[in-house]
Amino acid sequence: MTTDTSRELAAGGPLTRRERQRRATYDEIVDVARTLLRGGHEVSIRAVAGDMGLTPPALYRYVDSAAALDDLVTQHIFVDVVATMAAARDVHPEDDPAARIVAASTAFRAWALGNPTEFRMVFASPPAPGAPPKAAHTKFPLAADCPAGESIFTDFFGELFVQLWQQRRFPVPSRESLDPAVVAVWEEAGSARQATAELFGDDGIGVLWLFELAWARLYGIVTLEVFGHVDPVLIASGAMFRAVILEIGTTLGMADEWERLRDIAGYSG
Amino acid sequence: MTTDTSRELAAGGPLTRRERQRRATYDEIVDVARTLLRGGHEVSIRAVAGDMGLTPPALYRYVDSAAALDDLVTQHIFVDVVATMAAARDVHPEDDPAARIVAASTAFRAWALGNPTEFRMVFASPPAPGAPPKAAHTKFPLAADCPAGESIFTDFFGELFVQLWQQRRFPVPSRESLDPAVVAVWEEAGSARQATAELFGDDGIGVLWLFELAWARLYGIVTLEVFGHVDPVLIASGAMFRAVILEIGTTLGMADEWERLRDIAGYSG
DNA sequence: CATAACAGTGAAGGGTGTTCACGCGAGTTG
DNA sequence: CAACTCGCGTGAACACCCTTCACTGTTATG
Repeated sequence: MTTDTSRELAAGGPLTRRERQRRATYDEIVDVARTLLRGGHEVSIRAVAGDMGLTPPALYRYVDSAAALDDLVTQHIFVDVVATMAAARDVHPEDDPAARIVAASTAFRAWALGNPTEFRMVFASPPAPGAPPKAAHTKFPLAADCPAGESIFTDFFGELFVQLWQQRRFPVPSRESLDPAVVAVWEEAGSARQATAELFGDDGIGVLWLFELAWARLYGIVTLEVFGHVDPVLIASGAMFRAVILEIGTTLGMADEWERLRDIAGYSG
Repeated sequence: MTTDTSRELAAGGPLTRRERQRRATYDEIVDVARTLLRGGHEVSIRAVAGDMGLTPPALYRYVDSAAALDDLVTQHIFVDVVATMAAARDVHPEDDPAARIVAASTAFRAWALGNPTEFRMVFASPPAPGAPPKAAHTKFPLAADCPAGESIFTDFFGELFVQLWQQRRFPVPSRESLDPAVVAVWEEAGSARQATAELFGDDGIGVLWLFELAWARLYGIVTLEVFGHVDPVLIASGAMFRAVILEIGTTLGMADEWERLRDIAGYSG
């Protein structure tokens, strides 16, 4: 159907000439936008269009609105930071999840400190009242459906966390010792509950809970440092970050290896 | 000098008529701006001027720029949130610093969740490259000079923290057990070091360090919740916040009183 | 080849920050 | 009291922003 002449290079993929062009334009949009962002400028339709040699209305062929532009950039930032973390993770062997998770966390912090504006845009964006909740934490290990947005980030850490637990079986709080409200959350979570239960048995809730706590600590220290609410020297030295990583690691049964892990977390003394 | 007629009401203060008028206008500016903010609108020079029945250029008699307007509002937000926390603190007697600090922390969280836009503006603002560092944590207990900006916030918690320690003398890490980089930070801090040493003796550094860690945890969980990077139900139930408060409290020697403090932290089960 | 889809333009309407020249009037001064 | 300064406010204007619309040229398709 609709096949005639210019379909030669369809061997590689179902990409018509126009589609390739369009995709390239999208890439350039994101590229220009992130360059602006890193340069401290605002990401505006006009600025991006201008840097591309286009008039502003032209961008509306690719993007519905300025907010959609932000979303587009946000998506790419997510995959970018995940890629950065994955690279740091992969310098350590697969049978060493402790090193891998510490390396990834450290890379996350380094990226955040190096790209504060992008970090703020992605991780400290307003609650968007009425919008679908950002957190995809309920579908924990690997999202069944949409791999978009924040979930690719959550999944990254979730996978690492699971591997760590499967190797070390660090103690997790029992269902009874948990705040009843917490238990209720995952009891009612429907599909998520089943997936979790299958993976971790009775410890499921405890594992999920520790994951949330660990994530809270990591997010907290990184946000604190990025926004400069702590002594700059403490940031530069990385002492505070290492201390938090040590806390997390202790909770997750990595305390005995602290000297090794501390080096991975970037000890510079 | 320059004294003649209109100096009658100078008894109450050195406020000339014009000065009072001017001050009232400032108050109205802040008032209108915060009303806009709470209503979900942007704080713009034009909008504020419009709501006051003025033309935009008129506002430049009071404010240097839109950024300065933001700063002005930010200042008032700081004193506002501190006042809110102080009110929560003061329902508990002075000889119960544990209850007071938990109540204040809980009020801080509640305020943040209720005013996310203001929170983002004040506590998750970009690092402002080149600007003076926001954190006044070095001058810990009570700032000697400028009581402006974030320091009034830090001082509030600092004072509470000091009282807690003076009552309980919870164990603090020794100078030797601390990351050398941390020790170096406060060793070189000059004036701050002396003030701290006088107050806490040899434990000074350890106390400061625990304060920073506690602040990091509180800031982290509140930011996490405000920006929705965690399950909404976990936020609504307050379970996560209580868990973090428990962590902090355990570090600060309040674990034995957890049941009492948990209620203060707003248990709703 | 004719036609429909696409990409891009210019104009226009609405929002914002900011500067400038100007005027009005209250406060100050001779 | 007259004159004057100075604070306060206005209107016009420039620059930047988002967005929509009608319109055109190019490109791919049938």
